[in-house]
Amino acid sequence: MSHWLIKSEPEMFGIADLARVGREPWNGVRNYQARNFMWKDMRPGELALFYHSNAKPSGIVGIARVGGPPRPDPTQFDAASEYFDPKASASAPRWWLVDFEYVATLPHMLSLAEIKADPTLAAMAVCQRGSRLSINPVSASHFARVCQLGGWDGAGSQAAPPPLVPTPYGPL
DNA sequence: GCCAACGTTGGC
DNA sequence: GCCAACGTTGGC
Repeated sequence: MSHWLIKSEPEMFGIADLARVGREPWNGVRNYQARNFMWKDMRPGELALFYHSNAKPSGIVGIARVGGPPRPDPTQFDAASEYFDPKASASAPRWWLVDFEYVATLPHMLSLAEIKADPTLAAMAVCQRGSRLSINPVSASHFARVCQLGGWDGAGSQAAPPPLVPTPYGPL
Protein backbone atom coordinates (compact mmCIF):
# COMPACT_ATOMS: atom_id res chain seq x y z
CA MET A 1 0.00 0.00 0.00
CA SER A 2 1.32 3.40 -0.95
CA HIS A 3 0.30 6.64 0.64
CA TRP A 4 -0.20 9.97 -1.07
CA LEU A 5 -0.69 13.66 -0.62
CA ILE A 6 -2.99 15.62 -2.90
CA LYS A 7 -3.15 19.40 -3.01
CA SER A 8 -6.18 21.53 -3.68
CA GLU A 9 -7.02 25.16 -3.17
CA PRO A 10 -9.93 25.31 -0.74
CA GLU A 11 -11.53 28.12 -2.71
CA MET A 12 -11.59 25.82 -5.73
CA PHE A 13 -12.33 22.51 -4.04
CA GLY A 14 -11.62 21.93 -0.37
CA ILE A 15 -12.08 19.12 2.11
CA ALA A 16 -15.57 20.41 2.90
CA ASP A 17 -16.47 20.05 -0.77
CA LEU A 18 -15.16 16.49 -0.83
CA ALA A 19 -17.14 15.73 2.33
CA ARG A 20 -20.27 17.11 0.67
CA VAL A 21 -19.99 15.27 -2.65
CA GLY A 22 -18.40 12.12 -1.24
CA ARG A 23 -16.47 11.36 -4.38
CA GLU A 24 -14.69 13.55 -6.88
CA PRO A 25 -12.86 12.94 -10.16
CA TRP A 26 -9.44 14.54 -9.75
CA ASN A 27 -9.52 16.34 -13.06
CA GLY A 28 -7.42 19.19 -14.35
CA VAL A 29 -4.02 17.77 -13.38
CA ARG A 30 -1.70 18.87 -16.17
CA ASN A 31 1.67 17.84 -14.90
CA TYR A 32 3.20 14.65 -16.21
CA GLN A 33 4.72 13.52 -12.95
CA ALA A 34 1.46 13.98 -11.08
CA ARG A 35 -0.42 12.30 -13.90
CA ASN A 36 1.89 9.31 -13.78
CA PHE A 37 1.19 8.83 -10.09
CA MET A 38 -2.53 8.58 -10.82
CA TRP A 39 -2.09 6.62 -14.03
CA LYS A 40 0.47 4.05 -12.98
CA ASP A 41 1.05 4.03 -9.28
CA MET A 42 -2.19 4.55 -7.37
CA ARG A 43 -4.32 1.60 -6.41
CA PRO A 44 -7.95 1.69 -5.33
CA GLY A 45 -8.25 1.86 -1.57
CA GLU A 46 -4.99 3.69 -0.97
CA LEU A 47 -5.18 6.70 1.32
CA ALA A 48 -4.11 10.26 0.63
CA LEU A 49 -3.53 13.28 2.81
CA PHE A 50 -5.67 16.17 1.61
CA TYR A 51 -3.66 19.40 1.58
CA HIS A 52 -5.04 22.91 1.28
CA SER A 53 -2.73 25.16 -0.74
CA ASN A 54 -3.03 28.91 -1.07
CA ALA A 55 -5.01 28.82 2.14
CA LYS A 56 -4.98 30.64 5.45
CA PRO A 57 -3.29 28.71 6.72
CA SER A 58 -2.15 26.11 4.24
CA GLY A 59 -1.83 22.59 5.59
CA ILE A 60 -3.14 19.06 5.78
CA VAL A 61 -6.82 19.02 6.56
CA GLY A 62 -8.16 15.56 5.85
CA ILE A 63 -7.95 12.08 4.43
CA ALA A 64 -9.16 10.79 1.07
CA ARG A 65 -9.16 7.37 -0.55
CA VAL A 66 -8.42 6.33 -4.13
CA GLY A 67 -11.86 5.36 -5.36
CA GLY A 68 -11.14 3.36 -8.48
CA PRO A 69 -8.80 2.64 -11.37
CA PRO A 70 -7.40 5.45 -13.53
CA ARG A 71 -9.34 6.68 -16.52
CA PRO A 72 -8.88 9.46 -19.07
CA ASP A 73 -9.65 12.91 -17.71
CA PRO A 74 -12.77 13.88 -19.68
CA THR A 75 -12.00 17.58 -19.45
CA GLN A 76 -9.11 17.18 -21.90
CA PHE A 77 -11.65 16.48 -24.66
CA ASP A 78 -14.01 19.32 -23.76
CA ALA A 79 -13.32 22.43 -25.83
CA ALA A 80 -15.33 24.49 -23.36
CA SER A 81 -13.20 23.41 -20.42
CA GLU A 82 -10.27 25.38 -19.13
CA TYR A 83 -8.47 22.02 -19.07
CA PHE A 84 -9.07 21.30 -22.77
CA ASP A 85 -6.02 19.87 -24.53
CA PRO A 86 -6.15 20.04 -28.33
CA LYS A 87 -3.34 17.49 -28.55
CA ALA A 88 -5.34 14.83 -26.74
CA SER A 89 -7.71 12.44 -28.47
CA ALA A 90 -10.05 9.71 -27.33
CA SER A 91 -7.82 7.11 -28.93
CA ALA A 92 -4.71 8.63 -27.39
CA PRO A 93 -5.63 10.27 -24.11
CA ARG A 94 -2.90 12.37 -22.62
CA TRP A 95 -4.29 13.04 -19.14
CA TRP A 96 -5.54 10.53 -16.62
CA LEU A 97 -7.30 10.80 -13.32
CA VAL A 98 -8.61 8.76 -10.44
CA ASP A 99 -11.60 9.50 -8.27
CA PHE A 100 -11.02 10.37 -4.64
CA GLU A 101 -13.49 9.49 -1.91
CA TYR A 102 -13.95 11.37 1.30
CA VAL A 103 -12.65 9.56 4.35
CA ALA A 104 -12.19 12.07 7.15
CA THR A 105 -11.55 15.61 8.22
CA LEU A 106 -8.69 15.82 10.70
CA PRO A 107 -9.87 16.89 14.15
CA HIS A 108 -6.80 19.14 14.17
CA MET A 109 -5.55 20.37 10.81
CA LEU A 110 -1.78 20.39 10.50
CA SER A 111 -0.61 23.76 9.30
CA LEU A 112 2.49 23.97 7.18
CA ALA A 113 4.25 25.61 10.12
CA GLU A 114 3.39 22.65 12.34
CA ILE A 115 4.59 20.18 9.72
CA LYS A 116 7.89 21.99 9.39
CA ALA A 117 8.22 22.19 13.16
CA ASP A 118 7.91 18.42 13.62
CA PRO A 119 11.32 16.80 13.23
CA THR A 120 9.86 13.62 11.79
CA LEU A 121 7.76 15.47 9.21
CA ALA A 122 10.23 18.13 8.15
CA ALA A 123 11.47 15.91 5.30
CA MET A 124 8.05 15.74 3.64
CA ALA A 125 8.10 16.99 0.06
CA VAL A 126 5.19 19.30 0.67
CA CYS A 127 7.15 21.49 3.04
CA GLN A 128 10.30 21.74 0.95
CA ARG A 129 10.94 25.13 -0.54
CA GLY A 130 9.68 25.41 -4.08
CA SER A 131 7.69 22.17 -3.94
CA ARG A 132 5.00 22.55 -6.59
CA LEU A 133 4.00 19.00 -7.35
CA SER A 134 0.26 18.64 -6.76
CA ILE A 135 0.42 14.91 -6.02
CA ASN A 136 3.19 13.44 -3.90
CA PRO A 137 3.96 10.00 -2.56
CA VAL A 138 4.13 9.95 1.24
CA SER A 139 5.97 7.40 3.35
CA ALA A 140 3.94 5.19 5.67
CA SER A 141 5.69 6.67 8.69
CA HIS A 142 4.95 10.25 7.61
CA PHE A 143 1.36 9.30 6.93
CA ALA A 144 1.00 7.72 10.36
CA ARG A 145 2.62 10.69 12.08
CA VAL A 146 0.28 13.15 10.34
CA CYS A 147 -2.71 11.09 11.44
CA GLN A 148 -1.37 10.99 14.98
CA LEU A 149 -0.75 14.73 15.19
CA GLY A 150 -4.05 15.41 13.44
CA GLY A 151 -5.96 13.39 15.99
CA TRP A 152 -7.32 10.90 13.50
CA ASP A 153 -7.12 7.23 14.46
CA GLY A 154 -9.19 5.69 11.71
CA ALA A 155 -6.40 4.36 9.54
CA GLY A 156 -6.60 0.93 11.13
CA SER A 157 -10.33 0.65 10.58
CA GLN A 158 -10.26 1.28 6.85
CA ALA A 159 -11.77 -1.43 4.73
CA ALA A 160 -9.42 -3.55 2.67
CA PRO A 161 -9.00 -2.20 -0.84
CA PRO A 162 -11.21 -3.70 -3.54
CA PRO A 163 -9.61 -5.95 -6.16
CA LEU A 164 -8.11 -4.29 -9.20
CA VAL A 165 -10.50 -3.98 -12.09
CA PRO A 166 -9.07 -4.24 -15.61
CA THR A 167 -9.57 -1.15 -17.73
CA PRO A 168 -10.01 -0.99 -21.51
CA TYR A 169 -6.83 1.08 -21.67
CA GLY A 170 -4.31 -1.63 -21.03
CA PRO A 171 -2.33 -2.60 -18.00
CA LEU A 172 -2.09 -0.07 -15.23
C1' DG B 1 1.55 41.84 -4.26
C1' DC B 2 6.14 39.88 -4.38
C1' DC B 3 9.14 36.61 -5.78
C1' DA B 4 11.59 32.03 -5.79
C1' DA B 5 11.22 27.69 -7.81
C1' DC B 6 9.88 24.86 -11.21
C1' DG B 7 7.92 22.93 -15.72
C1' DT B 8 7.05 23.75 -20.49
C1' DT B 9 7.72 25.80 -24.91
C1' DG B 10 10.02 26.96 -28.92
C1' DG B 11 13.95 28.93 -31.56
C1' DC B 12 18.14 27.49 -33.09
C1' DG C 1 19.70 18.71 -27.68
C1' DC C 2 20.48 23.18 -25.58
C1' DC C 3 18.74 26.85 -23.19
C1' DA C 4 16.36 31.37 -22.74
C1' DA C 5 11.85 32.98 -22.22
C1' DC C 6 7.67 32.42 -20.35
C1' DG C 7 3.78 30.88 -17.43
C1' DT C 8 2.34 28.82 -13.14
C1' DT C 9 2.53 27.50 -8.33
C1' DG C 10 2.36 28.67 -3.84
C1' DG C 11 4.47 30.53 0.52
C1' DC C 12 4.88 34.67 2.69
